[in-house]
Amino acid sequence: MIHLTHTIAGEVCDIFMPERRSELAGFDRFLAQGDKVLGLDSETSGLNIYSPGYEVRLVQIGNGREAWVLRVDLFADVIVRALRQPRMFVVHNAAFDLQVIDRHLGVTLEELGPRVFDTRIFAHLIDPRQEHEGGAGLSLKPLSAIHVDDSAPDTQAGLNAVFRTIRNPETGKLCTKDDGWRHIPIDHETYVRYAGLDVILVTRLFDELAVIIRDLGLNPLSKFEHHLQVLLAIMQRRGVLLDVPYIERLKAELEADVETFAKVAARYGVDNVNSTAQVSSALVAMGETLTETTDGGALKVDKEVLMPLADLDRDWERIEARKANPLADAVLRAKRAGKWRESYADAFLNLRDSSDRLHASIGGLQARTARMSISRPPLQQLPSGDWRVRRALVADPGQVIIAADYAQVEMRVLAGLCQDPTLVEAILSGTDLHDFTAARVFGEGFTKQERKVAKAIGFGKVYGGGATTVARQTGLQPEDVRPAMSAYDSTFPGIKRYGAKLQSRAQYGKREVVTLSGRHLPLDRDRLYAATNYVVQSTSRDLLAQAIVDIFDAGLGDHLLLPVHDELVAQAPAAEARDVIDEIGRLMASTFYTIPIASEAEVYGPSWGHGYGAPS
DNA sequence: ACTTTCACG
DNA sequence: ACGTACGTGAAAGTG
Repeated sequence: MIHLTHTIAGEVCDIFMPERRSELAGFDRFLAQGDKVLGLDSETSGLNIYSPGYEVRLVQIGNGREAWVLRVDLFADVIVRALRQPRMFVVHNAAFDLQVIDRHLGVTLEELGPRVFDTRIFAHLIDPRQEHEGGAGLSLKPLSAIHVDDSAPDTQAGLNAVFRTIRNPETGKLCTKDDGWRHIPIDHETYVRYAGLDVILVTRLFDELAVIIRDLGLNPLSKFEHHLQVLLAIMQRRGVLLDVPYIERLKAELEADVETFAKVAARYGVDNVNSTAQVSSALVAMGETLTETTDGGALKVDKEVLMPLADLDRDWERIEARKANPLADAVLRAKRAGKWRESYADAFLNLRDSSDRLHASIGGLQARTARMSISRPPLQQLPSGDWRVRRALVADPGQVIIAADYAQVEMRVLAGLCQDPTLVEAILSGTDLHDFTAARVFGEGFTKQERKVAKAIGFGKVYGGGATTVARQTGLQPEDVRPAMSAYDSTFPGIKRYGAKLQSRAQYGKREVVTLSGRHLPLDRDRLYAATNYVVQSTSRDLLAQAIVDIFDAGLGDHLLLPVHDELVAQAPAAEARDVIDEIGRLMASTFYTIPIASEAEVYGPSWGHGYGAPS
């Protein structure tokens, strides 16, 4: 038995790590003492739960002053028995550990998920901001420092330091935060100590945060978010099937593109297209004038700058406005192909499981506005103007990809919230909103270009933008956009008034806005104008979240694959695909303060790319 | 570690 | 008084 002690908030805590069965009596006594909620954590070989060779090494169970660090290689049965006891557990970022335990110990999400409190959810509901945004942060260390003991060690950072002293037997090199988890000796004192501390800290954090949540009246929202996390974890566990032979071909195609265009760039003295310094100086040497600068003061050579130099519009079509700069063109094409290969094709292949499924991590309660995000790989950010990357994700055999997305959900949510009579009437009348706006702003005989401006202003208003950004979006001058923006304000005065109301409340009360769901959204002192956007974005997210819960309640959860902000991607057997997606679309639809929130349902075909023009 | 860029809604 | 585009994840270069 390894026995360590550590003082947390002035109390001496015990960390026990049994090494043989005869040493488990103390653990049995610990379980029998009747704590209502126990801390739970696991230590694994890495982040990619579903990759081949992945293992869970330790499971820790404890309370506020005692931790039991259990080796999975010796005591898996004991751990499973403890987890199956009818009691609650508290985990920090439970979606991760629950999937580890489901996949590698066989205690399912369905069994354990409903019995878990997640301190990360509590923390997000209290203050969703990361540390660098001026918030409390969402990881265990900063939260424990605030609520439990500011001298408690940063167990993640502390272990990273230890990893750098340990040699990876496969490569012979010193470990990093990526491979240290796999190679650190399982009885290394720091590893055992920090493993134990994490459950002690999470239990104490729970005691503190649960009271705050209750006092803020957030118990119902917390319950909803906990339920949602389990459903999203079920989606992640299912994953999405990959078409591996297709990805290999795509990868080769993209590599060939990179090579071709890198060669062209090299002719102009740029031997690395990703070096902004090389690109900008070569362009200047060719006689181009670069005016925009980055925050760091360097000459800007991003897509927005390079496209006009290459005489290309946003759809990569020739504008015929000037002689295309061949270097700008080559850099754009080489970088795009390189990004698609690295971030998508390679990522798909590297992150898949042994059955060629991709289990991207779904963060259910992520952004400041609670928006969801998907990482490893970022499936919410695949190119949408070209089908080739999305074509890599396919439905299971015999099934097809289906999807339903909300139509103009943010404008509709804004209309419901601000109740501007003209905006409400426009939406209820069923005419195209941007047509309606263009007619009001420019007159009935508006042009196509004017409709585009009207649309850009609508977006600009939701985001809190001004004439400069709308001008940049539309390619017009700010002075040409300004009159249209005033006309927009006179047409929909309620939008501006609603924003002003939110801002003045935030200015004279607590610097935050509170949504209908009770979510507290803190505002930055010098960006109060973001209030409208936060409420709109957050409320739209809550609508999608509710839809996911409703779809599971209706028994259709097994079809869902991914949430994409205003859209749900799913799959169903070909014969019933139409019915399934229509029903999902109906479950997504709702009425929000008299405003219909409708969705459009579509059957894509064998791959996700088939919704974006992939040939059958 | 920070900056720059680029992919999405 | 005025105006401010919102929210993400990830790779590569740079120092």
